[in-house]
Amino acid sequence: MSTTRERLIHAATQLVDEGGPAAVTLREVGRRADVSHNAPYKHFADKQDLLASVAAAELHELAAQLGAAARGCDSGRSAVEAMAVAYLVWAQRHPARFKLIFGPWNHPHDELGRAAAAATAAMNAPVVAAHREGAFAGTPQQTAALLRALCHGAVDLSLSGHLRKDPETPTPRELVTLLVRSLARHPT
Amino acid sequence: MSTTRERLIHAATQLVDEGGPAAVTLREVGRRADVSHNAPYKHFADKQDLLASVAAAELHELAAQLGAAARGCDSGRSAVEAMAVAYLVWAQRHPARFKLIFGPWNHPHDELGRAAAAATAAMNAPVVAAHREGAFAGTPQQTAALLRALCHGAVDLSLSGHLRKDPETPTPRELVTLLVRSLARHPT
DNA sequence: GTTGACGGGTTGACGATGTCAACCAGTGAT
DNA sequence: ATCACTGGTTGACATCGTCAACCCGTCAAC
Repeated sequence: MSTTRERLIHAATQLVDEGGPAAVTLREVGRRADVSHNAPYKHFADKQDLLASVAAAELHELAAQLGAAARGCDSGRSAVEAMAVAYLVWAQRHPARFKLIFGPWNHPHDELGRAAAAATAAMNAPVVAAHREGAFAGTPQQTAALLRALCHGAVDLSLSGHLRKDPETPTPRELVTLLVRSLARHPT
Repeated sequence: MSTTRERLIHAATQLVDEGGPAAVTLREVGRRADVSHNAPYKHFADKQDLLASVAAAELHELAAQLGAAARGCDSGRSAVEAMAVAYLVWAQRHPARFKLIFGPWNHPHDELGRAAAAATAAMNAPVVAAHREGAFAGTPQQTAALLRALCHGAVDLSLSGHLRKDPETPTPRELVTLLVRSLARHPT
């Protein structure tokens, strides 16, 4: 058993996967949730609000995945790398959701804001732990921001096709390894 | 004097700036270019095609800016940093165009593809020059990809509001400096 | 010099979409 | 018994992307 609201979000997520945010139509969402074309308005202010809720839910899911990946490792430094790789894997598995989450949000949405903060926190935790072990130089904030920006940029460029495909150009995965190695206090 | 096609692209660019790709309506584009609501179809296959042409034009503009910034410096390493900063400045000045360029392009568009290749080439040139001076370790492709992914990710996260705003978190600008310093063969 | 293809413009129509307004059934508190 | 509220419905409306048909100036071919 599931609430109508959950079914609406699920249907919208499906549609995002099928063709990006533009392919999400409130009427089709209603159809797939077995309600009328106006039922979504009983749960969301408008289409943007529905999409923002989808993005927030996915962001929480992402945060959970990142936490699980980091928990599977012992050493602080390998946990950081595992978490970064989990980010890449998730983004490449759900490209449309990724683009949605980091798409243009003109009006701030506080549910989405909270979810974004949670995801950021999940990404920062292993970095802070690794710093406590003395694995990296500089401040934890610097390492965390560098890693986050690199992961995000690599996968976004890759998804948009702006990363060259010749074998000389590193893959996102390789970029993460290069960065971690370059930031480590004791390079190997 | 300007061709109708140019006026259409200009009007569309304006609309992108005003409210993202979703705010671009073919009818309003026609209105602003003083033509009928169907005139755009004489110059572009459909709305996607028009938006892709806008993105391609902006990508060429970006490439020009990057080239100019790099040419203003003598040392290879400072040229690399100047170019990266020019990327950040441009993206923050035109956030909507930035999001458009790296948005979801479902169907490949060859004019856009060529423009993307040109922009990538413009970003790579100073890096290759700096490597020739021995400024960085590793291969030029690695340095270029790292820098490009970091710049892109930093500014994209910043625009989407996913970069925390407390003073401990580095700005995109600071991230570039950190990365360049970390990759340099002779850290200062 | 007529013809005819063609590039670039127009108007009008069509279906789909986001959103609003009005209405309706059940539920729980007063 | 009444009333407000929640969550659902149907119907309407303006707007959008797109298609089809038409129109006119230009220019090459005959």
